Amino acid sequence: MRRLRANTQRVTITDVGAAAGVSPATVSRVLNGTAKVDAALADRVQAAVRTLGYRPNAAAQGLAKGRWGTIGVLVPDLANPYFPEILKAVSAVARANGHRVMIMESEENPAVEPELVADLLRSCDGLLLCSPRMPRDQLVDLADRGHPMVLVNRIVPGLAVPSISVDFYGGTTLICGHLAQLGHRDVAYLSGPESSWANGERIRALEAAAAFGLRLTVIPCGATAADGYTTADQIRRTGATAVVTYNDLVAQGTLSRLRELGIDVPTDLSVIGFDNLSLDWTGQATLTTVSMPRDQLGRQAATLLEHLMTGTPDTNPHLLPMQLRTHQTTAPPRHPI
Amino acid sequence: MRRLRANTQRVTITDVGAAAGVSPATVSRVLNGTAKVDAALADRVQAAVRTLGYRPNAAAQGLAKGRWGTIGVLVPDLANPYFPEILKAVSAVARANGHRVMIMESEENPAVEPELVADLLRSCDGLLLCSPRMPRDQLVDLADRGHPMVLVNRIVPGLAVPSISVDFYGGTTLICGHLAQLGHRDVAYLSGPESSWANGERIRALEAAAAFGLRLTVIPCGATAADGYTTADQIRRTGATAVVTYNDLVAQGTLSRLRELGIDVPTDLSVIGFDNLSLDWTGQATLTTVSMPRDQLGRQAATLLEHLMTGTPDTNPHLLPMQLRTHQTTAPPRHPI
DNA sequence: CTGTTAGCGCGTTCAC
DNA sequence: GTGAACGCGCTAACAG
Repeated sequence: MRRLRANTQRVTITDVGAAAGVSPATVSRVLNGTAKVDAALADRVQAAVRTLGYRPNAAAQGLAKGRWGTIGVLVPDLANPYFPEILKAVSAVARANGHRVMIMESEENPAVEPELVADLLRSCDGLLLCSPRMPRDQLVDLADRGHPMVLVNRIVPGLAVPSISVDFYGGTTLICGHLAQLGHRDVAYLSGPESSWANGERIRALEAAAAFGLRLTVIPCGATAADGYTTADQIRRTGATAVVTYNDLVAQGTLSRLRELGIDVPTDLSVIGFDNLSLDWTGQATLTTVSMPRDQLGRQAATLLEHLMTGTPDTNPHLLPMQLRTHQTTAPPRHPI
Repeated sequence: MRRLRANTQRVTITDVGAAAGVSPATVSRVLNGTAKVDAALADRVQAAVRTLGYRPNAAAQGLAKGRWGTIGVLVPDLANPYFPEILKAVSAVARANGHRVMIMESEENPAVEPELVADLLRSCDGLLLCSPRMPRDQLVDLADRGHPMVLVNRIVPGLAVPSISVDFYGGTTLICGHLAQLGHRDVAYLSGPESSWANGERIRALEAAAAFGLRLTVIPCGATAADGYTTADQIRRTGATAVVTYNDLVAQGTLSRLRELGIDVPTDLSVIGFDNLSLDWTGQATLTTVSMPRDQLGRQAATLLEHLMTGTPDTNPHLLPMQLRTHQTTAPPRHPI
């Protein structure tokens, strides 16, 4: 046999077979429990595996089995404190099921999502799409091609793909109720990414709250603390007595700028966040917000994917409830009506 | 040809070749730019690729080339706010070099690290080991087997492996200088994981500060806010007027408990963190700490690995400087000597 | 410049 | 129960 190129693999299944005095096929059988093997042989194989430090080559295995043993995860922003906990849960579930995890981030740029997804599909058995902003058509297209995938924090009506999300609508309704009961009538919403489904849900709920007498002004903003900081200046002229932000990061930025502007929270203005990102350990969890069960979200999402990949799809959309966390940034308006 | 099992791959290089009326080899050549190909043929290939939506199978490519196009990253805890930013930077660099990123976490359990590393090596071209607590021997062993890897936040003397770390020693010295100048003489250190090299560096520097008259008490603690919370009770009886924590998370937990105990910071006790995890956007970045350039750390680490994999190793240990961030948790001791 | 051929390491069918 | 042979999809050497 010619040795054309540098052999990247240190020890192969053939080496193990040779060392144990059996054929490669038998080694494979022992390692995968595919068929009954004589106990004595099996022992010799195990010994050889240990001695040589043999590890099956994942690429070769993948090629032969048509499976990679890997799941892919796409997130918009790794640095968003929103995701690490989710990834942690996903990682744990995946590992428990014998899967490795490949992670990519779109850097909040929806345009690159298709490319990243395609790239993930080249080496993954299934996909976890977190908050994808991809147009509905493309998602449908992906699903049609039969790629196992689970949608996280996006529900696409009429698409038979397992989906799980936090109940943003319900969470926003909790916020509205809280504000209404405090006596607020005019609220501003610092809106997140336009194309985000989760942002749309928040807005839907805020608009529905008109029934309770809440007047709404939507201010395009963004998803980061910096966005919240720069947009804060526009709040005052809306006449709002309370401001709801896309998430807690935006709220933090807003609070920071409000302080600079000399606007007191909550006396002059109530501020309410979204996601419960604030550290409870600061001993000063000041921001009123709604909490999101991130750990659960990650765990259940990964579980849905594992089920899907073993042929037990569950395409019912799952909705995780949020909870109101009342703290020091909300109070009755200065001049309640 | 027999079709033994379900064909997982929708469209192969052979399909593309057939559609374009060329051999698979030519398709490969066009896609990889391996050799000159007639322009007309190349166009037909490109067209076929687009039409069929062809994507090379990563496993097959990896097997044939002996490369996976993937780098592996091992971190102790994904949920630690310390890592997301690092991962983000790593991910960006890797992608820019045409590599995918596989991430595993040891859940702060050093015992599983070898297993995880072995698992990563089955499908990665190179490894980024973040804060590995692995015994020196095992690291040496890994290195000896010729696996490309870079050590992040751990320097192993005498090991010719590219390494990059924050200058914990220098950062701690900054802290000591700050405390000494404020007039502190007795400091307690809430220690991180025993086996952590970074923790050892902090202690080394704290001990060296004895030369400036600082008396040190080391209290075993941990790396989380919860650890800081439970350990805070032990500070008082050391007689320390200032406490240095393993990181900002621990500091937050400590602050929270101190407040409950009625110990005022910084009047009764100065508290100083490590890592600059506090969000600057809270508008109340109260914790005095030293900052760590996480983005730079991730970027340079990934770059070192890319260089290593292309055969340009740089085994000089790199040390990134920290900077003192003075805020509201440090002040002169109540009874300066 | 292009098609044919072999082999990457493994799982698996088929004979023994 | 076990080994030999083949193919997964792709790239690299070879021949034309």
